Amino acid sequence: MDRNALGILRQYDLRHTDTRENILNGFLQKTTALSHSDIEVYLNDGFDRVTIYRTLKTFLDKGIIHKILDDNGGVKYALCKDQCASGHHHHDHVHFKCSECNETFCLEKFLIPEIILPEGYQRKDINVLVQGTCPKCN
Amino acid sequence: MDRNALGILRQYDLRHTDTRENILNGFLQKTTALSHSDIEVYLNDGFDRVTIYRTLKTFLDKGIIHKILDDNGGVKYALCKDQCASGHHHHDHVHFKCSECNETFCLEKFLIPEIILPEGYQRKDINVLVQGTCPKCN
DNA sequence: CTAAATTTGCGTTTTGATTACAAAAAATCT
DNA sequence: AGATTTTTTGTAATCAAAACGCAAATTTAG
Repeated sequence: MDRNALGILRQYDLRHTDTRENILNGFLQKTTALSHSDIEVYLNDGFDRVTIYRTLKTFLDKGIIHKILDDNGGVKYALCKDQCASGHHHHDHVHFKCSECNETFCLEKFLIPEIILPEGYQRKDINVLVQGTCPKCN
Repeated sequence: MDRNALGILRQYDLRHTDTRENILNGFLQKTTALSHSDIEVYLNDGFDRVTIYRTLKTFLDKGIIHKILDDNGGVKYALCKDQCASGHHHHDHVHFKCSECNETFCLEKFLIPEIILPEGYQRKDINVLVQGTCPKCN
């Protein structure tokens, strides 16, 4: 399975551009979720702010990355690990944000248990954010 | 149990002001979670934007309301139902956002099941947002 | 290499949030 | 009630985040 920027772009039928390659490399290198501004920093102001917005939106639409909620009312992003066949995502895993180092982790192996909803509520998507301290900060 | 604005203010040792009373009444009337701008609309521009920020922060600090994450990177607020002793909250219930009407509901009765974390991760707080369609929009 | 389609950068605008400070309102105390 | 103290509010200014339109640049296909 392709785990390099070019491969991913090809896989999802996206044109190969500098911005996209660089941003993808960012995601591939970091083990944590990235915010818009994390990416800006990572790219070292090499690309326009607006372009980053658009690139993230494109990746999101294609299902290359997924959104992770942040407690302060923000969003971070992380790669969808490749077991989601395209169009059929199941990132029903737990997200963990460390309140010491402020990093957010995708706990890919730790799935969200079944959540019971009242009669009439149709579940489509789900997002779990656990906050606490990560192994490094304990 | 006090379920009126004045009672709540008294209970939490807060001065009785127009803004606070009105905002509390908003929360008491609506069954859904409110964003800052929902409140602005509800108050019909009767109070300053900044005052609303401050009021929400005050309520948050006192434990009168709690934060609910929004999928688009925003925050909504809702009353803490059972008296979480101040400083000792237990709103470990599920939040549901309907993607049709965009309303967010506190499913107070539906608690978050135990979530297993990898070795070394210390859980402190948790936030669950389920998205889908609510009974009215089905 | 050329043409068509997509992507990018920039300027502008809108919106959201925070701060400082003076005015206003609430509670307290004769 | 009236005066004093403390808290709260409104205004203006500041700052950051996000969205939009358009022209220039880049990618892909022929």
